[in-house]
Amino acid sequence: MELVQIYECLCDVTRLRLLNVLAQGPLCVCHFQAVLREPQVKISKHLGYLRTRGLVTARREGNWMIYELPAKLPAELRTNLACLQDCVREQPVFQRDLERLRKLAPGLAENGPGCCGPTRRKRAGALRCGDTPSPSDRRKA
Amino acid sequence: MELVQIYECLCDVTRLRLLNVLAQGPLCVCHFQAVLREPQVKISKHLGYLRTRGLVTARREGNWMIYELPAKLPAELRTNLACLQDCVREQPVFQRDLERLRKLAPGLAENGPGCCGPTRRKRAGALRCGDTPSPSDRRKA
DNA sequence: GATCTATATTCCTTAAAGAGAATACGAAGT
DNA sequence: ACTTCGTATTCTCTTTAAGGAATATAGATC
Repeated sequence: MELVQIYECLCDVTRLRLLNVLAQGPLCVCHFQAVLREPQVKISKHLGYLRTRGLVTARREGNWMIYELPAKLPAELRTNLACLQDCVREQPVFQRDLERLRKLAPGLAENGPGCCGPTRRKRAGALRCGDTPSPSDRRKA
Repeated sequence: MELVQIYECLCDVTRLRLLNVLAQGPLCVCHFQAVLREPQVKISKHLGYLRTRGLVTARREGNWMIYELPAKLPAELRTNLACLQDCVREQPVFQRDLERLRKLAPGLAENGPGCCGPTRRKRAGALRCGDTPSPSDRRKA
C-alpha cells in the first residue's frame, strides 16, 4: 500500500471519523449512521472508498455489513492511525462520536457489532435498526 | 489549522518529498529541483500549495526563494511530520532525495540555504544555479 | 413470492487538483 | 536600459472526488 494512498484516505473528515470510530472495534453501517449522524449514502460510499483501498474489511452478517480494521495492519497505516488518534484527542467532533458510540456500546458488547447483533433474530421488536427513520416513517411524519 | 487540511497537503508524493527534504532545513527552489529532479513549475506550485496552507514559510534572498518549515509547528502538524519521517525511512525515493541533498549539503552548511548562498555574489562564475539547464541552454543543445 | 430492511450503486452536478506549456515578474548584473 | 537568472502565475486539459436523489440488490420475514 502506497503511503500517498493512505493520506488520500485521510483527507476527508467523514473518513477520519469513520476510522476513529473503527479503532474501537467492528461496526455495522447503520450504527455508523447513528454515531456520525450522516446520511446512509455518505457513510456507505466512504466505507466503500476505504474498503477498495484496503483500509477496512467488510463481512456480511444477515442484513448487516460489518466493517472493521484489518487484523494485521501494514506498518505505515498503523503508525498513521495511531497518529490520528493522538491528533483527535482534543477535537469535539470526534469525541462526540465516541460518546455516542459508547451509548450504543452496551448492546454491542453482548450482541456483537451488528445492528442488533446475531442473537437479535430471536428477540421480537428488535428487527429494525431504528436509528434512522425509514423513508416510510419519514412520510408519516 | 484543520487536521484534514494537513492530510490534504500530504496526499501528493511531490509534497511528501518536499516536506521530507525540508525536515533537514531550509532550501531554495532550484535546490529542490536538483534534489527531487522534477520540473520547476511542479516544485514551485507544490511549494505554493504548502505555503498558502501554512505548512511552510518562504522568504526572499536575492533571486532565491528560501522555503522552510515554520519555527513553531502546531501540535498536529508536528506529530504528522514525525510520522511521515518514520514511514519514509525505508522508501527508496525519499532516501535518494536525502542522499542528493547531502551531496549538495557541504555548500549549504557554509553558504546558507540559497542556491549558492549569500556570499555567492562575491565569487565569480558562481552566479547561476546550474542544476537545471535554462531554456537558452536547452536551445543550444 | 411479496415485502421489508440494511446497504450498495448509479447518475448527475459541482468543485478541486495535477500536469505541462507559455508567460510574467523581481532582483541582480552588465 | 537591457539581459539574465530564479521563481511565480496563468491557461488549458484531464482526472478525481464529494454530495444527493433515486434506484438496485441481497438477505430475512411473513
